[in-house]
Amino acid sequence: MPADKLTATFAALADPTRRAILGRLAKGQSSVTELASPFKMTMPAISKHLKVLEKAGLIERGRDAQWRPCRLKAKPLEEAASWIDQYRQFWEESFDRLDAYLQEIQRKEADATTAPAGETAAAPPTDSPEPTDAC
Amino acid sequence: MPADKLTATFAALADPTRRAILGRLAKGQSSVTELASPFKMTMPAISKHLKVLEKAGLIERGRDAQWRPCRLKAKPLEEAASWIDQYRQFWEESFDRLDAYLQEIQRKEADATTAPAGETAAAPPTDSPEPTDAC
DNA sequence: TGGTTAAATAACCTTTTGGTAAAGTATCTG
DNA sequence: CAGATACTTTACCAAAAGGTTATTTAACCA
Repeated sequence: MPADKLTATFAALADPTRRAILGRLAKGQSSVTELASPFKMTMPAISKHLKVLEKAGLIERGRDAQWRPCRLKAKPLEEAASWIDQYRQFWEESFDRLDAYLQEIQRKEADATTAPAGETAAAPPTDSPEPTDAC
Repeated sequence: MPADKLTATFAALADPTRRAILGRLAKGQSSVTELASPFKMTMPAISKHLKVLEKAGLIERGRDAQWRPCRLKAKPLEEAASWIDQYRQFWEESFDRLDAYLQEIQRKEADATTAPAGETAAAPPTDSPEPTDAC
């Protein structure tokens, strides 16, 4: 039971069975038995997966006689998507080269300010020393 | 050690410490000691987190004397982002209402074909009965 | 050489996770 | 009412995750 939503969302997605269940629910709501049918695991196992998805807010369960129809609730995926999107620049083409270039520049400037030329001494290979608390 | 990349990526992201480490690395490469400094946990714990990130392909570790500078490798996030993006339509505004409308239509049509009026009998509340193997 | 720093590894512990089988709970059906 | 159907809940288990302390490895420094 992870405290923050982002952790719960990513944890829920970190299982192929649960991702497949979401994939199925994207085509429309479904009963638990039907959700379980593609897998070679028992109903209680599926029930647990559904509970994980429900706690993460990724599905909602209704009641219809003996059935508990599940519906997709994709809202938490929005937050996950925007978290990941922070890093888009880092995977988009040419960035690796640009990054390498910028870091090379930065290293040279650091060398120039701490010592006019050559290696100075033992120092950790760091570009920005301030610690972060952001996630 | 999850088999598929997507599972490894989401599992790696399902921890606030690891997400914070990635956040730090987005500002530039860093030594392990420095990465550990914002947290109240021991170095071996950080070492383990870094191993998880490395196995997921989210960081790369170099060598510089005693230091093992870590660099961000965001490529796996691309795959994660596009997986999530499949569901964008489900969280974007108005979709819930549109979905509700479409499913209402569908329900009425089903009722119309199986029985001219009223509830027919016990039948699972399903919109599309074919099981899926997609993730 | 010996000491210090950076980091990984080993051994260990506790909690969580993912699965099972078996029993319990509703709800429909005959 | 007595089944049957659709789940859920309750133990229970093995393995993985997340943390610790203590030890080891490697490189620098005096």
